[in-house]
Amino acid sequence: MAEVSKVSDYLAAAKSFEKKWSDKWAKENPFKTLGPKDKDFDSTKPKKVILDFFPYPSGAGLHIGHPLGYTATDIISRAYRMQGYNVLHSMGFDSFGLPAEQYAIQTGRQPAETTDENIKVFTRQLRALGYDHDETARFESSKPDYYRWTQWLFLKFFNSYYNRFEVWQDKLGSEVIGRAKPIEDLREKLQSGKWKKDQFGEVGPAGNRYHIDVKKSEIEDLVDAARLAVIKNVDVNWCPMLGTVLANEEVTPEGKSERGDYPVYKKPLKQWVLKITAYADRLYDDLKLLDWPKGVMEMQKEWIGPSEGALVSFKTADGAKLNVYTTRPDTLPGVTFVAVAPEHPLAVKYAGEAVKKMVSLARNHAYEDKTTHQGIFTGQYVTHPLTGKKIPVWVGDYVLSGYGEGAVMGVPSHDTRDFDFAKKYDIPIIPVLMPSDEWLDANAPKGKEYASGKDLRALYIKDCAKFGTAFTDDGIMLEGLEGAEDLGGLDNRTAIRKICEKLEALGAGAAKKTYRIRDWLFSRQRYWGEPFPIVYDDSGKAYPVSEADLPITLPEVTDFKPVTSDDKDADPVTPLGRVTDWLKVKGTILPDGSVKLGEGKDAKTFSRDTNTMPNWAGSCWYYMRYISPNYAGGFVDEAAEKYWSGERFGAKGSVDLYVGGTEHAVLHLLYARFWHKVFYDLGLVSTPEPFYKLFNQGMITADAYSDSRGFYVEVDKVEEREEGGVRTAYNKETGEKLTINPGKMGKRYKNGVCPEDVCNRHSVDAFRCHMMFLGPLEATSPWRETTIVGQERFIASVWALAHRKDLDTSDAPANKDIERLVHSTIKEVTEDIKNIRLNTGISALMVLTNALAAEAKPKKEHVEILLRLMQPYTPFMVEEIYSEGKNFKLPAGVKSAAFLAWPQYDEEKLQADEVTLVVQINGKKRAELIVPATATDKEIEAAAMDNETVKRHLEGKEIRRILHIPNKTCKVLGIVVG
RNA sequence: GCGGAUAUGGUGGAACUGGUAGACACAACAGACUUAAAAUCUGUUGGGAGUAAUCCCGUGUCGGUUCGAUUCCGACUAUCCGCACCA
Repeated sequence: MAEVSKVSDYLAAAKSFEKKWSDKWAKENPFKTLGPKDKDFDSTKPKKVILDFFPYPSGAGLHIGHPLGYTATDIISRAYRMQGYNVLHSMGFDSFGLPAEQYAIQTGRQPAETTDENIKVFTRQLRALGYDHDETARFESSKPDYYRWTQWLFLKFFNSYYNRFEVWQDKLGSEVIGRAKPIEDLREKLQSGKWKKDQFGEVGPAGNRYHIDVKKSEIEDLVDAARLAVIKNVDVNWCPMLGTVLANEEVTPEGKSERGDYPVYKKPLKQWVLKITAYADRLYDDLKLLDWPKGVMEMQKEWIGPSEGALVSFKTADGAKLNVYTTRPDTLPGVTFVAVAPEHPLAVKYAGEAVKKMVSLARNHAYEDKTTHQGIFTGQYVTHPLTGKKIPVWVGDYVLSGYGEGAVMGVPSHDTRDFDFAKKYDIPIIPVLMPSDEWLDANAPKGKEYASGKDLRALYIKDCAKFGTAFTDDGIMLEGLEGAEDLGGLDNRTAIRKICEKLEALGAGAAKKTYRIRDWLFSRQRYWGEPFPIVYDDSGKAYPVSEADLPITLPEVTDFKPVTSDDKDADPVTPLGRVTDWLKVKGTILPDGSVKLGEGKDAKTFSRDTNTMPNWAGSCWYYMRYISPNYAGGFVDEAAEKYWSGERFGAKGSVDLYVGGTEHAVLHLLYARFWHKVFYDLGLVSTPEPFYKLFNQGMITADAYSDSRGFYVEVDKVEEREEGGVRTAYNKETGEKLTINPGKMGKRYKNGVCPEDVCNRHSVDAFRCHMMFLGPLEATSPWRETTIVGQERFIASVWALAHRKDLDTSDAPANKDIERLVHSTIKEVTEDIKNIRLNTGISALMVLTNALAAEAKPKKEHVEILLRLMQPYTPFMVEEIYSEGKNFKLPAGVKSAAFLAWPQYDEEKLQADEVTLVVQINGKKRAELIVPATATDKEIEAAAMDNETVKRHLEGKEIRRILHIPNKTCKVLGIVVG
């Protein structure tokens, strides 16, 4: 054997050429994304936009989860490029936000400084892994060149409102109800009287419901309130330990901050809010346009949480209205109390002190036991809209203030919570619906009276409380219900409709759709974020800064720390509020209502907004910036956006493939969809959705090792051995036997894996293949470095194969079996790229490699096909082989192996002369023989019947049926006997 | 409680629309080369019976549909993830 060790030869070579190529690629940027304005751009080619989640550059550098997804997208984009697509695959950095700021605080340095440093490390690591990113698109969301456009886009929200009455045709030809429009459009509608108010103060097209004239003096207030970005007094999630408020999405179910796990308190504050609720229906419905994992779709649907129901008004003693929201208006005749949330004005007014403790409990998510409800009677009564009866008003801690109207109608007979509450406080229980017989049987109390054969229905009507719980399913309306005498015998779904009609006629309610999603709290009291492009005059009125003044740069300060405390009653203080020389600014109001900053003859003094935007802001539109990363004329170059969004193909989403973990299922993915839809409505982007296909990569788990005291031991201090077939771990230093704990990777488990180190030990190409070979990309797979030797051997075999001096370059016809394998491999690898099954793609390449290596004289053209198929997986090795110019050379005009043409397979060559025939008798495989591929059904049957084993199994049996079963790889004959 | 996902050899995993279960790889074992080891190459490797041909069992559990089920249906178990008083 000429080579002493294929693997060590290859590794020695890889060490130098991998560095050489990554340096060269970084310098020459061969993967620059071009657009319609560039002269070398071929806009007739189809496009693929492949996107990775926007990484936050942490101080720890890349962790193992990053290269899992990034390598997959890199392989896919390299393959599509070879297949003749224009490919956009870039990576910038999400560098603003809480984590970056926390890191700076912990290291006692400036966030701008630490962020720069971290990005240098990330960039180095990304380059080392050979990714085909555009070097000019490594923008950072914390740089003014970028956030200038984040601020510009924010102003679009500020200068728009949602016209929920507009019906329009979108680019897909679908009818859409509701659209964001310039705020000027609303002002005009109100000034001209085309829009009026309704009794609730809501505005809409003049007609029956909207008939109240809008006074001139009201117009500006209505306009301001209608903006998609608005300053509102809202109940916020205040986290004093972080010194900031948080979005609902950033608070865990336990009432802690997602980041840091600090307590979060409810507090009313004036804050920026983006009206995501206006888009609730479209965000929900348009999920059906997308190719997303089912789980993420379900999570978004649950988060949006639409529910169909009705608003019902009860009259209070002083003639005011107490509104409740219900999904079951059919049960209205069974209302025996009304419960309001502890924060409800009525509760505060009539239950005073007693309610305070309850309020603080409710606000702070501090229920110990969710099953025992506390209630306080307010002493007040309201009038039932159907029966006119007096209904007591209670304060109930189980009523949520933020949902619906913060008040519910109590129907103990048909709601379990109301039932428990009524039992506890001795409130009457009136049945409305007749349950099914099964339910009655199952829930009937024990005792003679309720024995089988008794009339349970009559007993239920007599005293439904005896049945121990509420009947919450659909049922039939009882006869003779007070206020609903005409509905007896109807199914309750019909009754819902009739009752809604009745309520509307009485002016005591109407059908209404409610959502669980709340408006998006958009300000943070932190330093490291985008400043708002907003200034205030002396009266506190907000003005947008003129576009020419953007960006509003974040002032450089020495003391950027938030004011944190463990006092939940502390008020938020913004770090920017301390920057006294920045706070006040001169400016002039322009005709369009914006403020041009700077001295001038009519200049007045304004004060700046001292909040910053949340870290989600930058990631809401970064995928657009990749299209034209350095474009100064707008957030995206319009012509380039049209091409890359796939508008001409009727694309539903701009990004063709988006790969990342599930951690952003509702946060980023919902926010970005919302922004995109607003921009779509305003004509700024060409597709209704940002991300057409979403793919969730799995998690990589790892074993952690703990000693007898329960302390974790660093992985590199551990040695694993095989003892009697059992994996056993020892501490290399002390020799102590350790416990193996499978689970998540993390600092605290001391089992993190640094991708860079693995690459240094095994080569980047082997690391890339190893990541992909762990299992299907979507699955959770355990990390094990030892098995990477399989990839090293595989790549080294290809390397050796490509360097053989005896490759067959003649025109002699190839061995048919090898030729067939070559073509089936092309097919398999191509399909695996399309279906994101990169693990089986590697298997196929291994099979071909093994077969070629076993040939006495492999054909050069076959090795070349193998190399081209491997380029996406092992770009370094393939680039090196082609650049050596020995066996393989790049064609003229092709600068890199990444731009070689993808091999095509020939359907004819996939056919074999002889195929396996599998004979099944009653579905069981009984024989396997070889028959000519051209054999007719008759010949196949004859061959099968001639087989000894088959004969034996058929002996004395009657053949009932013969089946020729289609199969891709062999022929299957099914014989059914009786 | 509700929703989603997963379950296949010693291990990671293949098997596309119901048709050869275990591709590919790791580990293990045996052999070749070597003074020896490593590396490399060759072979074996789901369990069981049999000299063999061959046969039986086998894809979390129980049942169903079918000539035939890892795949479809029903019930259940375990694990992971998300949501959880939303009226």
